[in-house]
Amino acid sequence: MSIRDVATAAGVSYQTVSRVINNHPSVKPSTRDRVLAAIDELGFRRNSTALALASGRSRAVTVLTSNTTHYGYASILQGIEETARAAAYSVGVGVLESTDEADEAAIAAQVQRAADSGGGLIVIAYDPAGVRALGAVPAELPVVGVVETPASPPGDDRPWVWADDREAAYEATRHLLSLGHETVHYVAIPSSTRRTSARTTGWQQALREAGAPEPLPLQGSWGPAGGHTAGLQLAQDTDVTAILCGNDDLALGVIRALHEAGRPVPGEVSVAGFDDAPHSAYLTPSLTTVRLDFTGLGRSAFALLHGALEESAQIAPHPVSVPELVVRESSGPPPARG
Amino acid sequence: MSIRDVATAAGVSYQTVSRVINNHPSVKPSTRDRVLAAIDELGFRRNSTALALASGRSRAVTVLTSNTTHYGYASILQGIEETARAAAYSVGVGVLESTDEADEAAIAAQVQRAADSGGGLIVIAYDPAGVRALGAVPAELPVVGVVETPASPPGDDRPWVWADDREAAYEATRHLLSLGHETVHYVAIPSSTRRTSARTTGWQQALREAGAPEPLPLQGSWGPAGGHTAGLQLAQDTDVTAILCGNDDLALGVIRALHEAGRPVPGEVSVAGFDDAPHSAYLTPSLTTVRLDFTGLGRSAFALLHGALEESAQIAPHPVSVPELVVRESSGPPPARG
DNA sequence: CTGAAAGCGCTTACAG
DNA sequence: CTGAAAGCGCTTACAG
Repeated sequence: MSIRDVATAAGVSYQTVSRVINNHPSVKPSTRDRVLAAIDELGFRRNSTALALASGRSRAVTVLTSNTTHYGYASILQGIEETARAAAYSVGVGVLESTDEADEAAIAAQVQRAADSGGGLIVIAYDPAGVRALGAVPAELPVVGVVETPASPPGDDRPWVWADDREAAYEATRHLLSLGHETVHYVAIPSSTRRTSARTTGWQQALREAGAPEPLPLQGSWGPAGGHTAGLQLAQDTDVTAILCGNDDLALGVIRALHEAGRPVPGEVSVAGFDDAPHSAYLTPSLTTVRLDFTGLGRSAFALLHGALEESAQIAPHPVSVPELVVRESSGPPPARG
Repeated sequence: MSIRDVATAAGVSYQTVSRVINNHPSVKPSTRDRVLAAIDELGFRRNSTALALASGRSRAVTVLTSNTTHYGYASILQGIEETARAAAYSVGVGVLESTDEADEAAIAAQVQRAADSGGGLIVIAYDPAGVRALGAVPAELPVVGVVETPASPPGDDRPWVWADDREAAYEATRHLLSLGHETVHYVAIPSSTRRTSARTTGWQQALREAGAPEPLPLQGSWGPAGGHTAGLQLAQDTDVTAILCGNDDLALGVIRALHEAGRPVPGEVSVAGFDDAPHSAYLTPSLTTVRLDFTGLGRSAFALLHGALEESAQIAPHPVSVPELVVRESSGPPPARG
């Protein structure tokens, strides 16, 4: 079942069939109708592999990401898939195993694989593996990075997309300070341990402006286990009354640790997270957190890539989705001084 | 940069280059070395699109799934990607929007898209949208379904993969009964509302064997919101002392609802979930649940598909991963009778 | 062991 | 408006 079969059935040459399926203007309406009828009758579907080979354009996007079981990552992927589908693009995924020491070779191999499969690339670069992958992309390959707020405004040649998580961390920290806490501690997601990390920067800025003590950030992992470890440590220090966490899972682990240490939330310690995962509103206590529009980020990332890949597609401006602080039960005033 | 450039550089015909990159035996070692050297020097990488078109095999798998932000779905995808990568397959994803009334046309379109992209197909069919997609796959397309435990053992021609969730539901229910509860209520995930649903069946079987009353299952959604609604309803009935939920998110919503209704868990009501999501161990109370090996399921699904796609790959037997009951704080004996 | 031909299903100029 | 040619980068028989 090829273009030639359709041509035979319609009594035209196969080039004419090609014109019809490509909406080429110069085809006599009656001819077009005959061809369309034949396509319909035979159930013809154009072979996308041949299309890609002949045209050099593949209408494909590969998403490179770490562990997709994290809510934010999965939501971004969902947003990309949704927009990509609407644009008739196929979406592939490559997982960057986030081993403790991210394997350079494995990351390079994943980037290569993505390049081989043609089309464009979107890299979710919230973590070290993603950041390295983004750095390993060859110059000629169209790529969009989903990143933390950059330290300095990137040039227009930097196809990046981000939520303003520096501002978000700033707001969340100010919220906790406004409740009367002397300072706010921070349990970081992996990439945030660098001084340039957006969330860390926003948190520090809020502390500095308030003249509050600036404790060192604690290193967390991505999951609740890391939060639990950090939480047990922070629970030892009775001066700690407010903790901001790099994501909701971390916050969950911290709250659990505080519970085990006999320090009630928010009675003795306030905790806030990042992401607003679906379950965060249903925890007890429900979690104060910052809602990030991950799906929107995914959509923006694809739109930007689409613009780079096809002239006809409009090039979106640097899209910045606005995070929103959601105050729930896990944050409150500090305990009365003893 | 093509096979011809390599041929020129190595001083051979391009067919010989083809033989070398395909590990064809009949190539003189010295020739092979020259070709390999040229490949290395030029940084040649074989064009996978041309390979697919010429050979008719695409080394690609498309995963059709509903909302990938759910832990189980994302884990299955992760397992597939891992094994697929090892086999040098690319993995594509298509999301089945799980609107209230799953749109037949949209589902059919996604199946078509997957078919067009060549290679094989894996459908995650835990929910109505997935089940329909699996049913809409044309006979000639190689497909593997990740499904709930089938009602009756399928023939070997049914390329299905599942965890034994009927048995798992049975065990979880028995656990709750063994603690002294008179009966166990069930909050179902969407697909489980059919009489044939594996989890529902396992739950009912345990009740029947124990001679316990068999309440009607409650309809939940996939997320905590559905659990919350169901939980508020169940909280009204003080006879309810044990609730099994179709997944951990549902359980989380139920626990929250019970909390709001002033019915402590596990003091007055015991709750158990399904999945063992990463955060479930860190909830307060930590969640009794059934751990399902989703990643393993994904791996098995790909192995089965790989076997169907390539004769050389070994065909795995029907792989059944064994779920494991994890008892934590959310389940305990019923309150003493008044 | 290696080369020359035909073809996978399309598109892109080139003719008319 | 429509057809005939060449080619995308490979593989698969067919020759020798």
